[in-house]
Amino acid sequence: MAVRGYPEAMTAPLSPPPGPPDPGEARTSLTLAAADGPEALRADAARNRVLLLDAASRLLADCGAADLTMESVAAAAGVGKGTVFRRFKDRTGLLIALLDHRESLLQAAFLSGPPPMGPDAPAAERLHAFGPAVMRHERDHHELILASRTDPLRTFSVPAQRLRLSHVTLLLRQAHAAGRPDLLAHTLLGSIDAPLVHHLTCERGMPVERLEEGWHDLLIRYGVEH
Amino acid sequence: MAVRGYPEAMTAPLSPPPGPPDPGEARTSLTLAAADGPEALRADAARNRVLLLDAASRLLADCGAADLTMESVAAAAGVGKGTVFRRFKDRTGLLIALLDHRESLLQAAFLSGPPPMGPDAPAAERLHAFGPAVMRHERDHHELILASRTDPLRTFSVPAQRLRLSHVTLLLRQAHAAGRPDLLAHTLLGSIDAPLVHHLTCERGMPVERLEEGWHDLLIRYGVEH
DNA sequence: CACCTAAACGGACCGTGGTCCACTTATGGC
DNA sequence: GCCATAAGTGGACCACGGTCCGTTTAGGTG
Repeated sequence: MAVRGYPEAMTAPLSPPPGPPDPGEARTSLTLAAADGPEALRADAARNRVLLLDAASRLLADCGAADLTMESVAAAAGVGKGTVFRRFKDRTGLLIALLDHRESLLQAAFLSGPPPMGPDAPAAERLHAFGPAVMRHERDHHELILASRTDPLRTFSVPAQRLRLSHVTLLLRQAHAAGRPDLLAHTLLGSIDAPLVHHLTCERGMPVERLEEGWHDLLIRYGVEH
Repeated sequence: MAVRGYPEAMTAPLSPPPGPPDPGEARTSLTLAAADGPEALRADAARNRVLLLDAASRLLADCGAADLTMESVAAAAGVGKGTVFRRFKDRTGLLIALLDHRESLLQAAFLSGPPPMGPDAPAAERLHAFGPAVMRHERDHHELILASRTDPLRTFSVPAQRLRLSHVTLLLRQAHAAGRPDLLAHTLLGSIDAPLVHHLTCERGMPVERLEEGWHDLLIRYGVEH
């Protein structure tokens, strides 16, 4: 499983150097980050990681994802190209890291935020609120998301993706939804997958409301009432 | 919309040079191949197209998709590299053309084959039979399919994909399924999308039967009874 | 058959993702 | 503080996807 020395690219949570040991959230999934921990980068490596993510984020805002080359990121961060690859494995890894970083707000919202998404609401309520929230999030970051989807299988090992999956699966189980929770979770998430939502709304003019209706409808048909 | 002079890559059906004008199937979708027709290649171009597809297919069988380079295909077909790009636009276009070619049997089965998939069965029956058939097909060609999924949005403009979508939408309408047929069609197809099926069966050991159950269950919950 | 034009051709050329390896540096043990 | 060693670094290097443009050719017209 471990790909021989690429600490990043599907482990490191947010920003290692500053901040305390990080309160243990994201522990919903059994296989999420249990295997290897924060991976303790050497001081210089951690510093460079932040420099690189910052530079990439800046370049992304300025030039768009298409023009984000590994060399330009390296240059903007003031490091060598090899360093970028060592840290993030490949271009997709860098994009995923960027994305994971941006996902933290959404994660906070459904892991520990207020109702209806947070843990103080009943499971059914949380499920109904989850879909629209994800769609909003995807809408905000669609460029980055689309750009990070070069390898179709890799999607399933993206930390944020796995967290969503185990979260929905858990809620479905709690809400006593019909059918197999894991399968249904995949179907539900598939119905609001970023490329699909982008295609339907942007390229075919479907209003987002209709997609949200679809989400609620699907839940209800599996016995998850509002 | 038309990308300025790339006839192939999402139009030409199978093999232009031999065979009669092609009985008009694939006309289910209003926007499928209506815009430009068979595109009448010049004789030399048509011959080279076949040479290229043959060469690519051979190389694919021999070396696998990962090692299929545009230059090797060109060399194996005895043409220049530029010719490959002119015909298929890019690597993904070549892979899609290859895939579309291989999809013809499946298409024949659900467009004009015998029951339960073909037009002589009731819509509900056809729908239930469709999912498992698609999964079998995807299983047989998963390497090529996965390799062709580099651009997440492009999937929606692949002819075979569009045909499946309009087919399922039509059947759902005929079977008086609940909800919006187009949205449900996307959800259904998403639940048996090749990367997902591959992930669940090959990487997580889920038996295919369970996925088939999921397909039937989903249909039933939208009122499409066996 | 000669000629004309649009289409097709091919390979030199370029940029970028990704690898490799000789060199540098952080860090923990003594 | 010094050393050993594992980790990190950087840029030369390579291969492949994709573009460009001068040349060739199919095939219609007189």
